[in-house]
Amino acid sequence: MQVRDLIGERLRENLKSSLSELHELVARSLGDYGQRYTTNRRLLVEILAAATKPLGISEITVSGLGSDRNLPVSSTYRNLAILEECGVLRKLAGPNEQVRYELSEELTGIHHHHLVCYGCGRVDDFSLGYKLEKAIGDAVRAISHEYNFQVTEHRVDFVGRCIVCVG
Amino acid sequence: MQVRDLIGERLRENLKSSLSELHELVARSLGDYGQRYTTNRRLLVEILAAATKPLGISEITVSGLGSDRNLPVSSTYRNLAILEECGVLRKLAGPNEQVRYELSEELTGIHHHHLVCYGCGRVDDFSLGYKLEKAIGDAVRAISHEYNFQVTEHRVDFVGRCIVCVG
DNA sequence: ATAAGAATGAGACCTATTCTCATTATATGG
DNA sequence: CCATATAATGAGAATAGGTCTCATTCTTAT
Repeated sequence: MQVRDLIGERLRENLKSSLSELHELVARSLGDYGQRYTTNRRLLVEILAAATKPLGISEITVSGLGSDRNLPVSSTYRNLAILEECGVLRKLAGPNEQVRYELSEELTGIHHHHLVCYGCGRVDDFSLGYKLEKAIGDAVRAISHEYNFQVTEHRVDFVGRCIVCVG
Repeated sequence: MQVRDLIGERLRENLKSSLSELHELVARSLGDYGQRYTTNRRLLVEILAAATKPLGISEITVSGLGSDRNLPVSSTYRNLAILEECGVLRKLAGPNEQVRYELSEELTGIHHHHLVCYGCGRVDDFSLGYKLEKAIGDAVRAISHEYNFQVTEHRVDFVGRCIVCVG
């Protein structure tokens, strides 16, 4: 695969040395909302932490348990929603209306954006340079003021076709 | 409503004086794909041209015909998809996974971005300054090259809460 | 006008997500 | 530790947004 995911790899390495730290952060986030950090939820967090890109529901449930059993659908939906509410995960919509989840930036500390392929629906991470991020931050403040809108997050997605789909 | 939509208004005024021009452009786009520009499709285009923001399916079908009758669901979906394929419309996903459509920028000539409210799901248009757009354009080119990805479109959405939902 | 092909729209169908509820796990106080 | 209360689980039913089918209607070209 030519489209590499450097950020994802960095994150993965980071996490390898600090999975327990991640779990601790998540546990605290959940605790703030009176939620428990159960086996299932830990599993979801680990799956998403190991991924180098936002994952769709089916990718999550299938990869979840051993080779035969899948994660139960209803619990997965429920837990993903709860984890999102507690600020642990972020939900995003790819093309094809496929819903995807990733660890929140608040948790990973790695601000990034998405490359969305309209051909295959693949979504990858990338990051912008410091200057551009700063300029966007300024714009956020201006717009926030001008439109009387409290901006909590900005999304910059580049949409197009990955090298596989371009042919 | 405090959150005004200046772009939408500008567009609307523009269109008032040139609806026929718009229809001509759409007809040509459809023609290129061997599609007809039927009454139904004209209606969809006019609904979206009159809107000051991307519309969800239900908003489209309900506003479509007289006070009693709604636009038929199946035809609406089909036609929206066709209009999108022909480059007349752009489909985007708000929060709540609600799908929304707007006239393509290629058609309106007005490049803009979106303010997405997580409270009520409302989506409004806004535009960035020239300098920032240029910087983003540069980034697109760099990323395109670095990731071997053909970027055809960039999306900059600011997500948060509108003044109504902030309370 | 007529024939050929598109578009239409009602409703069946499909599928992703949510809901329900009986069961199981977890935490806490005695 | 046990008992109890409460939360989480997961199988399957229910729902809803979206797609498909097909008989009918509209277009377009001859």
